[in-house]
Amino acid sequence: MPAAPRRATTIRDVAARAGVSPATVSRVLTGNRPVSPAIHSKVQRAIKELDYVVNAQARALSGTNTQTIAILIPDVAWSFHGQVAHGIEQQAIAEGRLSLICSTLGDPQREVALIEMLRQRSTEAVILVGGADTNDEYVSRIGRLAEALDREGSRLVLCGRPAPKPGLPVTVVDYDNEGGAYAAAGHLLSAGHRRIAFIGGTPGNTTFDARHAGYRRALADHGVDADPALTVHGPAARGFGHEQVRTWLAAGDLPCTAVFCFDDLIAAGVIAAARESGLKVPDDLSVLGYDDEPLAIDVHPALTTVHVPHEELGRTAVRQALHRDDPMNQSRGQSVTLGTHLVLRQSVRTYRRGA
Amino acid sequence: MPAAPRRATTIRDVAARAGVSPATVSRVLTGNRPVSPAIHSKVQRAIKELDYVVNAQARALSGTNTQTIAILIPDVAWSFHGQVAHGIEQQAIAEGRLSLICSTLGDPQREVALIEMLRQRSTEAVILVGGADTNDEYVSRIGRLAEALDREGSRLVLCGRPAPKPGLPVTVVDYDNEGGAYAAAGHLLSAGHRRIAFIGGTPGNTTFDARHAGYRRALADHGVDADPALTVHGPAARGFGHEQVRTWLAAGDLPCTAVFCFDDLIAAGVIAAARESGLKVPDDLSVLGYDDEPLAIDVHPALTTVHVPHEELGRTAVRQALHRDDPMNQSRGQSVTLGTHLVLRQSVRTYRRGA
DNA sequence: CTGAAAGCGCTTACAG
DNA sequence: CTGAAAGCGCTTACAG
Repeated sequence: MPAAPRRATTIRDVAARAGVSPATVSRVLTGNRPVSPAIHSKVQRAIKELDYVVNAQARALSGTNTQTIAILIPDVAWSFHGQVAHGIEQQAIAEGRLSLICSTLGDPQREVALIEMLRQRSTEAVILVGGADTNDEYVSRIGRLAEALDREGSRLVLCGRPAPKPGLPVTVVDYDNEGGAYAAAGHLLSAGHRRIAFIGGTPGNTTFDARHAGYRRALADHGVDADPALTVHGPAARGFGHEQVRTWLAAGDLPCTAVFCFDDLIAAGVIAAARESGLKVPDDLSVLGYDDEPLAIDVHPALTTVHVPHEELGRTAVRQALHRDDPMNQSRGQSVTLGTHLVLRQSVRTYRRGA
Repeated sequence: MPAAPRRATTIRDVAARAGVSPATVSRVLTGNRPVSPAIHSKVQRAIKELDYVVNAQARALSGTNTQTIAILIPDVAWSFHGQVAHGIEQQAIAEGRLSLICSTLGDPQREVALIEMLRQRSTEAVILVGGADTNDEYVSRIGRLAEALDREGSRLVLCGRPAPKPGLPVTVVDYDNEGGAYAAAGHLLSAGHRRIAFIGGTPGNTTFDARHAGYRRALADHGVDADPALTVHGPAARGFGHEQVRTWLAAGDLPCTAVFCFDDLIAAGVIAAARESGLKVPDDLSVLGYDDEPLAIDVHPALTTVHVPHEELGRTAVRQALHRDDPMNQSRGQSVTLGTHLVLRQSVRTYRRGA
């Protein structure tokens, strides 16, 4: 048996079968030019019979928009990004676009390589999800990519981080990280806590910087000095929260009555370690998270945390990317910031006033 | 200000700048033909200076492999699929491929539409992740798509479901759903449980059918009659598990001493509802999950569940898709089934033997 | 090792 | 409304 030809059906095959020219088939396909009903149905039938699909490469090459939006997220297996991606997809469908997700796996090298591959594919917009580093090299690299995409008629969208520097051709859709942290820390302070640790995150990361700034502002507004020893940097991972509690206990006693965790994953680790050590949450230790991931209601006690509008972030990112110049668009040309809010559950203890 | 030209840099621009022919630039780009060192570096410099990236459409059109693997998952925001996708990405990177994820949002219509779009893009392989329906219409549609992709030199890979029917040009990478369920139900039976409910899932879905079959086989092997009233169908959602416990309690008492949940999400709902109702897990009710999602260690008590090798499933899917004909490949041309195993934690109570 | 030319599968002015 | 032709940006035999 000879090897199969491995040749896909082309527009010429369809044209031959329908007895028309390739140009006419193309007109039926795009639907943007009048075709007589009789020929139209003949062509449609030929397409069905041959199970023909247009070659998107060829189509894109001859000048048509690819109608594709790319989403870059650090890790698909991470709920935060998955939810934002979900919002992006919903809106992409509503706008008739195909959306593709790629993981950077947290590697800036890979992120750049992926953006290059997406440039090659003439993607309509590239959406970068999540916080980022603020070091000069990365910022200037992002700047160059933004300009290259702009030059080629595409658009770089930053979703969940501020613009790295002013004047760049980027679309920004962010959420109020600092405000959420301010409200959350304020809640702990109002509940009577004075020794509040902040654990997780890395300075220089936009998300850490904003959340930690909100924490410090709340302390300052309540006249509490921030003890530097109570801020502990670390990865945004469950294991880190777990380990930190063990470290504190191994060193003697807890240095705080409440822990403000950089995110819910860390908070889950803190709660698990507390239970294993015989500490009661919130009686012996109050725990606060950030992100309001699905997990927050399944840990015990349920986690008080800051809600981030994940899906709305994604939907807005697509809308802004596609309609940034629409006269109808309220927030035309501006960067958009969505609100965050505190969700009260059971992981924070209230001390009596003045106690 | 006139509109920017919006024209991307092409190989001709690079050629002109380097003072060579486009063919030579192409040779530098692909690297598959000798080029003199001097010219090579001149071209490289021109590429850098112009910030040039090849047009993937044009490249694909002239016959080169797209080096792209597409992953179709029901929902990015769902941990199970995210983890499998993660494994796929790892292996895709190792194989030098670009992997793209698309969500079907659980809509078979959309799944087919996406596969069509991927056919258009000459994707090297299309990986379908997760269980599926077994109705005739869907099966024959998948069959047609498999054949179309095969004809075009691509490959359909089913990851986490069996082949819908024999003789199809598909690559199958599945996990032992039935065996895992058999072991899990056997564990409950050995622990002394006799009234074991099975909740969640839908008949006709490959995943449900396999898990429920394992459950029934274990009951039969232990000489326990399966009470049909103890099997309750429903969505694979946390809310369903929660609701089912409330329904049982509202109707009087629990009809069982243990609940085998179709997946961990349902189990999380059952545990939450039990706690709200003042029932102790596992003393008053034993709960068993399936999938071993990250969540399983954060619910309280930690969930006894069946581990699914999510990432390994993904890695294997890519390996099989790309090397299915390699003489070196051990499982060449065969469908692969990965093992599952029970993970014992704290949500199952052991009754005294004979009690 | 290098260049001129053909061709990949489409779309879209350009004629009719 | 329809067809013949040019062109999109590459790659790769084909000559040299």
